Amino acid sequence: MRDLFDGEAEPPVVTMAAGAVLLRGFARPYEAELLAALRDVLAISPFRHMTTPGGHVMSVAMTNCGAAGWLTDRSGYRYDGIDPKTASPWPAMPDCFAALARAAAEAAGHGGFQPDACLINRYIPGARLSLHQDRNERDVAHPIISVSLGLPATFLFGGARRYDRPRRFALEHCDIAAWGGPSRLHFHGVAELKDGEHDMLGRQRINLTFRKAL
DNA sequence: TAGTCTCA
DNA sequence: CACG
Repeated sequence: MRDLFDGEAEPPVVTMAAGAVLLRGFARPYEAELLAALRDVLAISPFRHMTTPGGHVMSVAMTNCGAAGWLTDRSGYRYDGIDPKTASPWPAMPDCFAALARAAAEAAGHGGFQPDACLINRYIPGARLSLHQDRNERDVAHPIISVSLGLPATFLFGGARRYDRPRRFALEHCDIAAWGGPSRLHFHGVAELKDGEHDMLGRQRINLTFRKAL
């Protein structure tokens, strides 16, 4: 008796922690739709480098779609329905974004997920996201779904306390990380992006992070 | 409350 | 030099 994924092949589902999994290649069937929808979103609310409350400009460029968008500036971290750059609502969440997030959450054991916020992060080589918790959402009972596109990256997934040493996971184009339940508030981040060239996206990595913020 | 920051 |  041999299963499909023995030998050299890697399993499609990797456990990172209790309630946290990596779904390898899960977004592949949505790839073309996702990229087309992303272009439309960026035409309305383009990427910009936000400033942290401490006054540092983030190396990762961000934008959002959906009813709520995550922001940081001198006055703090928060969700807002209005893009401060355009003074208009964030673009609507494309149907294929919501459908993918829902399917991934289901596959990860978090059924009934209905995201109202999608934070879109662009990493160019050298960009990173230091260890942090996602804790600006009203109800932390909802999971976080994170879709990787473009250049590969190293995901750092730690524990409930900042000083819990993070484990490192390779994230590739169309991989999805999903966490909730006991690991919902775990510290996580992305190591400095190494240089490279992706066939479809060039010298960048784009991450879609779905949340139910409201 | 500080905080997804930087540097040693 | 890369990494933690």
